[in-house]
Amino acid sequence: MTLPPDSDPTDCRSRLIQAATEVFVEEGYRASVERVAVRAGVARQTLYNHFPRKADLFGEVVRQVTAALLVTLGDESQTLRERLLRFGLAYRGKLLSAEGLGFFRAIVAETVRFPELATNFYRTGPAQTAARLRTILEAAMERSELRRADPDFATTMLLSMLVGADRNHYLFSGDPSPEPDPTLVGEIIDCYLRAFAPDPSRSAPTPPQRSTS
Amino acid sequence: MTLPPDSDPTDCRSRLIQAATEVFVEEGYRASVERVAVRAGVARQTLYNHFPRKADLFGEVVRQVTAALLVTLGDESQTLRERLLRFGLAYRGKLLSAEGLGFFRAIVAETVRFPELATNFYRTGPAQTAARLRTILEAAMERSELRRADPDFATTMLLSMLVGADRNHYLFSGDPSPEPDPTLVGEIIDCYLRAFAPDPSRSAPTPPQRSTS
DNA sequence: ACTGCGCTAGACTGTACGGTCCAGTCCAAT
DNA sequence: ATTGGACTGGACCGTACAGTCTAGCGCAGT
Repeated sequence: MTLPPDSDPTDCRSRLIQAATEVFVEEGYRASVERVAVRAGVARQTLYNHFPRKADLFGEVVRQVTAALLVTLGDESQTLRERLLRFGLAYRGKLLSAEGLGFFRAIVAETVRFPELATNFYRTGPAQTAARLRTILEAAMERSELRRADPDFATTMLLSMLVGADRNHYLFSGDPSPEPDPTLVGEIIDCYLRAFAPDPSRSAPTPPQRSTS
Repeated sequence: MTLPPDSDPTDCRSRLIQAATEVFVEEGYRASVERVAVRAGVARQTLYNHFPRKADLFGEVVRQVTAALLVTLGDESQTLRERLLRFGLAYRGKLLSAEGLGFFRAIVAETVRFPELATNFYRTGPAQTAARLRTILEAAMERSELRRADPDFATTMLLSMLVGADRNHYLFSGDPSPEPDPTLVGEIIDCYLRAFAPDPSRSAPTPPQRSTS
């Protein structure tokens, strides 16, 4: 995850957050406060000095990791395909990493107990990423590089294609996190670009071919 | 969820499984044994008569719900599009239902504690659904109704497009489960069919355009 | 009527853990 | 040297919960 260097890691508080991140990612929120303190090399009381409640610590971890998981979109001076490719690679890299998956598990598990934390995570995390991607796709539609379509739909499709079922796989199968695979991402992006290629005939898109034809 | 009617619901064991399903879906595995027993209208000891360990009960619930979540593919006498449409509707319906989401949360949360349960779930659940879908897509490729492509890739893409990012949304946002939306599923399927439309030029499929070539 | 089995109700044990308290140490600033 | 704030280490409390035990009840089948 490599938290942003808020300050030197000898700082007690950041050591705690770092340790908590690791522990929560590995074991989820069920991990005991004790383990976090030990991992941080700090007395339990010290932890409580900084975070009165365990939930506060978790909240801070979620805040920071969410920020760290945000994917930046490259600069304008690139092909659409190039931009999407870089984006897709970073996106998959973060979400399918061991840390990304562990964090996902942790926060999914606590959706029931901390509903507002979950919605807040969603707003500042996935929704944020989606919004950024959306503007790119909208612009591309404007330039007729993509077919005109509901931008939200177009965004959802791309994000889904990038991690959807694969996340499931790595979440459950026990297989280790995949190495970044530019070829695969390239195929996904090409697939997406075919689906959203500008409509040549500007008429009904691919009339549903009756099987008996 | 509506478990398969193994026997009359007055049967103690099935009442327990039913109750456990509801409780685990709502609160996850953290829900106390006590709550399950109460919900089933049964003494706690009775529960332990049937399931020596809490984990056994959970395992049985996972087994049954996994089976209930499997999506059947319609008969052969349909257009590819029709089959995919029906499939997609059922698939989304099950996975995005309140029960589907709750179950997903519960099992994701326990991936760390019960790794072999998770892999087993994956094998008999999602992987199974994927395998079924795959045969359909392969056949369609054979008939040149779909472009030739790696069948696993083609399967992953469709499954991803059907629930990928939406699951995320409903998992975290707190919005209630969506009503089945045939229009949306239709759009997804059309999108997919465009992406995998048979290659008209029948040459190298979208040669990976080297920028400087 | 008797026996056995499954269910009940509730007491009980052991453990894990969140959170508190406190006495003492270390260190930096004055 | 003193003082104050942060950290330590460990005792301590309350609670929640899995799992056990037991005494008793109700209802089959004989």
